[in-house]
Amino acid sequence: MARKQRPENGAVVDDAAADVSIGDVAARADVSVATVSRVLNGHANVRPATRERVLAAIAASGYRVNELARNLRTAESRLLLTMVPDFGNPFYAEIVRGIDSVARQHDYFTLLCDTGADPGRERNYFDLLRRRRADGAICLDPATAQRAFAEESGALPWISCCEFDPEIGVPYVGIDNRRAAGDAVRHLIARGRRRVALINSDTTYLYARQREQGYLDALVEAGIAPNARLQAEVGGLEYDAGARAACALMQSSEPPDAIFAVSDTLAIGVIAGLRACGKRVPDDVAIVGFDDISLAAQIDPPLTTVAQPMRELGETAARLLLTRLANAGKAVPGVLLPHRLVVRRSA
Amino acid sequence: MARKQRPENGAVVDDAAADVSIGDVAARADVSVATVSRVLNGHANVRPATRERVLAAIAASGYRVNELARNLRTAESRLLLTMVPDFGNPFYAEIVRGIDSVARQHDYFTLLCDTGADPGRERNYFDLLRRRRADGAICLDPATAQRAFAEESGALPWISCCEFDPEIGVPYVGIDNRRAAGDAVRHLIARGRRRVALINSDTTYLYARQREQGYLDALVEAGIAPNARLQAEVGGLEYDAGARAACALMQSSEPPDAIFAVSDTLAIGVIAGLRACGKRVPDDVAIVGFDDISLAAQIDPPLTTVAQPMRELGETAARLLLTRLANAGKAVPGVLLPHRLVVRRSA
DNA sequence: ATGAAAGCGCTAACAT
DNA sequence: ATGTTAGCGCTTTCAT
Repeated sequence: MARKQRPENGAVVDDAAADVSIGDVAARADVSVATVSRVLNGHANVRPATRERVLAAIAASGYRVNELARNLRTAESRLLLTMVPDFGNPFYAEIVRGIDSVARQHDYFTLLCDTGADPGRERNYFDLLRRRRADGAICLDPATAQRAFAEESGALPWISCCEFDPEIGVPYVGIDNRRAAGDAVRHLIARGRRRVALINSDTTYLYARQREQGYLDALVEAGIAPNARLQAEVGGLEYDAGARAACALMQSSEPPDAIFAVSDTLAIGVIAGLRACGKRVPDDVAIVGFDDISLAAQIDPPLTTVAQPMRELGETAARLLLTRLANAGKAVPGVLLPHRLVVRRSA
Repeated sequence: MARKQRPENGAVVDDAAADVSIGDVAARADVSVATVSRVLNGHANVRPATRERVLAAIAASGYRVNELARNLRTAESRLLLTMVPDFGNPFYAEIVRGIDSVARQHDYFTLLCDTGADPGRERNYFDLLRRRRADGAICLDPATAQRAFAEESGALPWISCCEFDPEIGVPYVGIDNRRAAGDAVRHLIARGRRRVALINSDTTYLYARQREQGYLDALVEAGIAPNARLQAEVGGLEYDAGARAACALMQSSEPPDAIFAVSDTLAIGVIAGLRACGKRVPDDVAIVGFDDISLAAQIDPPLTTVAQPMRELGETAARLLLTRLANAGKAVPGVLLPHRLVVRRSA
């Protein structure tokens, strides 16, 4: 049923847009639906006068294309699925921004799914591709989970971002985690620290294992024997996980004089935890984080950290996916982006 | 063209799901498409034996429903649009989580749009409803922008969340900002502070003006004359906006002995800025923030702040929208949720 | 309990 | 340059 929009107002549109279809516009402009479709989609073969007539009819009727119908007809949803383990984490937030910005430039929207790194939920989300709810996906979940998908969903159009295993044969974008972690720890050692601890996150993430390798590399390079009691693994990336781990580390008989945390959120928690046990940063313990989220520069002391190009990571992932979508057959390369050590006051 | 899934593997599905339609399943089960549709949608009138046959055909063919087609037919996208000014802000992130969790419970997905509080982009997003891309919307944008929409989109199904103007006649959920800000400032005054500064954000937000009112209320109640030089307005909510504003405030001839910042992100920046100019918190300047994001407890000193029930705010908004969608005609109430002052060490 | 058939609103192939 | 028409894959009357 038609209804007036703002009936008390002069600038009224005479039909409710809700009920106007392309056929109504065609009738009003006295052309066929095909012609209306042509002007809608900017095709060339329409006489200017006709185009004007159609445009006028669209404006007068308040017509809006029904994308539900268009999507069925063109067999695409124009939605990109983005699976993140925790989008409240500022690191992921910035990546998602990058993804979203290029998606939008190409008239796609982003379906953001917080999987909580739970393989069960991840699997359901992947099914969105098969049900045509999304055209492609970008996955930031643990490599272990990705490997499982790759086996059952290898043919589906998706991309790994940040967390990736080149072996599984899915296009990816990320950084060289091992080398980056090595850089962080080398910096600590160069500052004279010898008892360098590692606070790692969940090692179902490949990046966690790679950063551990980098940590070990730097130690060995410097002739320092790795000490298992200086390595902590915490479940997640929450601030207080870092705080607790730091406190625990300081209880030991030979506490560290430096800590490398595999994420800034963890490192920020570490600093809070250290303060709680009365330790000074960097005097007693030097800290290096990872990611360079915007908060890193604001805390006390400002955090030394490995900067990841988060925005570009997201943008690249989206571009990779879009090219994969455009040329279904063609192989898409894996790409590695550069990192950078940002030295502030915590180390 | 059909292709095999994991052709080297035993657990092969014989057709590529991509190409199987409901008709194929019907043929395979030797029933009509109507019957397949019935079992797909859990309708009652199907004989158990028939249902089994259909289920088997679905499993054998790897069929997945094409939601593009279903959506056109049922005339719904099952997508909820969520417009936030900045989803990287942890405050919004938690609200979005709340929205998403109830949306999902009701088989909706969330289309998250970062408007950057830009009215132009907001307007475009609203058009997604008219183009049937989304079934309803939740808007966290400035009240000024919302007022504009209300005029041209009053009939569309949408809800205000956090930021709302009861006058515009759109269902809303939020807190009593004026009273909450008053509580914050009263706390500062009770602690003996007299020169209380306000660091406010963009006053195109109604919440900003309401919190300013609450600030003024508390001052007047205590017999303190408001001082314009103690009130700063910054553009956004970024950490460093707070830092800059705090430094500026301290330059004045009569600097404040307390600062109320209208958001935690601002307050965290304020603390960083104060540290940069050599001021101690809370000794020289006491600080109260607003929101109680998870970071508030981690910084040094831990932040005293007004807690908003972010998760519930989001959940309620989604529920409101869903009921509005379910009963198109019926009016949906506005709801106010309780806030709480969380006293930590910064004030 | 099941099937036949009519569309949902659009795009695009095929006329003209 | 424009029109006619056949679907896209599904849900849902309406028959039986």
